[in-house]
Amino acid sequence: MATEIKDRINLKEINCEKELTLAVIGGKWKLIILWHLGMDGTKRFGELKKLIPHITQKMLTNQLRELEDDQLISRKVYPEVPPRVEYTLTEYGQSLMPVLRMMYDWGKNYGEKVIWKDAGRPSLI
Amino acid sequence: MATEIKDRINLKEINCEKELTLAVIGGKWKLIILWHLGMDGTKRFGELKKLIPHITQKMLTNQLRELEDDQLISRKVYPEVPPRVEYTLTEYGQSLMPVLRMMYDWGKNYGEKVIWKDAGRPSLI
DNA sequence: CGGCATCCCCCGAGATACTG
DNA sequence: CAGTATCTCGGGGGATGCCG
Repeated sequence: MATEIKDRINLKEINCEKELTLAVIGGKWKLIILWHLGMDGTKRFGELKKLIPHITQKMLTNQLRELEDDQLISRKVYPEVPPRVEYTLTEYGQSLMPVLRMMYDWGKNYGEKVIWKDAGRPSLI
Repeated sequence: MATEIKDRINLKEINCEKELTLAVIGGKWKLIILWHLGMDGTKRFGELKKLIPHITQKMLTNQLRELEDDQLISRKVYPEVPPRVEYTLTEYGQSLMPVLRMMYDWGKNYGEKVIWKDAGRPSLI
């Protein structure tokens, strides 16, 4: 493994177990990445880029690396030209899906009732 | 309400409903604050400060204000000398508890199996 | 195609001091 | 007791350009 998880997460600053979860999904783009991989299965780098239009290449790479270091996704490189790289949820990643689904449900209800009560805000994943 | 939620959360940067949830619990100290209020009920400012030793007064105030703006907790001021202020979960805050519990369970298992496999890391909430 | 290397900016968050 | 008011700094994250 390239990076030890402990290098990224300062364990002394973790107060409770929930914060571990937060540390692991808390990146700016990690939720959508995990979601796409969880709902649609394996994806190539470029496919993810198309699915998440606003992300930059650097950040996509960055977030994928961290998720890989945290053992939530696995990275498979095919030695071809041009190169092909595929990302898939690991078992740990899959075990996160129920948590994400709860966050989805809560956020959806909260959004409708608190944030965009009248105005409406369509087309979220 | 002092601050509109929309002022804090840039809605254009929200890609999916889950990120709303993340935006609302993502502060550095919000999980523990919510957890204490959820498990133990109403708490005074000073009580929370004692329960969370490493937090600074400024950050405790800050995080409590944001949680209040997001309607997850309510703030009750008693006009006495010296002043007394109590914080309690709102219904929205309570509805978050199952989500936190899932995060707790996932983080606990993940920590044991991935992070501190052998070394051991006791005494988390 | 799928990256990595730089430069740069903003703001989350700590430290410290003061107040009704 | 329960806060405000400043100052400061590190790093998350954007933009851009080069590479195998």
